[in-house]
Amino acid sequence: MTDLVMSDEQLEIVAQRFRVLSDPMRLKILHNLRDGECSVSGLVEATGASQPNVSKHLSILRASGLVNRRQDGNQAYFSIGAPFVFELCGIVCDGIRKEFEQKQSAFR
Amino acid sequence: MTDLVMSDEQLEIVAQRFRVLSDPMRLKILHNLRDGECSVSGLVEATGASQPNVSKHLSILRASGLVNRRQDGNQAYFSIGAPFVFELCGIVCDGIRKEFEQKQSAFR
DNA sequence: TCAATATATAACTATATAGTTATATGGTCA
DNA sequence: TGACCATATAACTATATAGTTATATATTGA
Repeated sequence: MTDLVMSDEQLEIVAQRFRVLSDPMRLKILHNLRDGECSVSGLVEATGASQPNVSKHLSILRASGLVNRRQDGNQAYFSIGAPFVFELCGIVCDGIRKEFEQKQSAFR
Repeated sequence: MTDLVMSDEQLEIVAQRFRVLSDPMRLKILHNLRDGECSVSGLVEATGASQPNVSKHLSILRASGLVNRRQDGNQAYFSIGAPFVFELCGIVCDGIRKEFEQKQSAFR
């Protein structure tokens, strides 16, 4: 998007990245990893989702480099792989807040 | 995501915003609006998509405040409503580039 | 080696949604 | 008003994907 023109292939890749972030459970997992790495079972408990569901989301997050995996004995520990996700979320949240404020001020 | 804790409802809203950006045709439309406002028919020509398809994407973009609509006579002109989308795309593109570089350097 | 635990994967179902075709709406100009 | 244009919407189809259940893989410790 910094470029003057983007190919369909580039657009597809960027859209794909946004798609990874377009699921509330994946955002929840990322949010939980904010404090530091966490095991799969830890994330299962923190999110309330099923273990296979968490594992699936983690593999999707990992495939796009958003989380890293570290194995220690029996357990797999995941951590944030691309801190810019929080920057993205922050920008989106600001946008949402501004929008709400605008709609709110329409009633004043 | 700036907050310490996010409710499921907040996560849902943020995910929804990312979802709007997770389609290549919508990104293409936004990219085309970067130079300034454009009519629906102009976007149809620029993107190569069908008119109903473009209209549908525009209504989705508009519903989340990413584009504005202005009617002039027969035509509807759309423009960027939230410039931060380009910031988002820039961050994502940077992330993609870095990832490619890392993978590339693994072969050196 | 065997049982127990943690994680990953496969197969399936249900739902969301992108794109199509057909049609409706609304503005312009004769 | 009526023909014409631009845009929006409805109904439908095809595909992608989130979540489930069942099972496989892999590591630990007896």
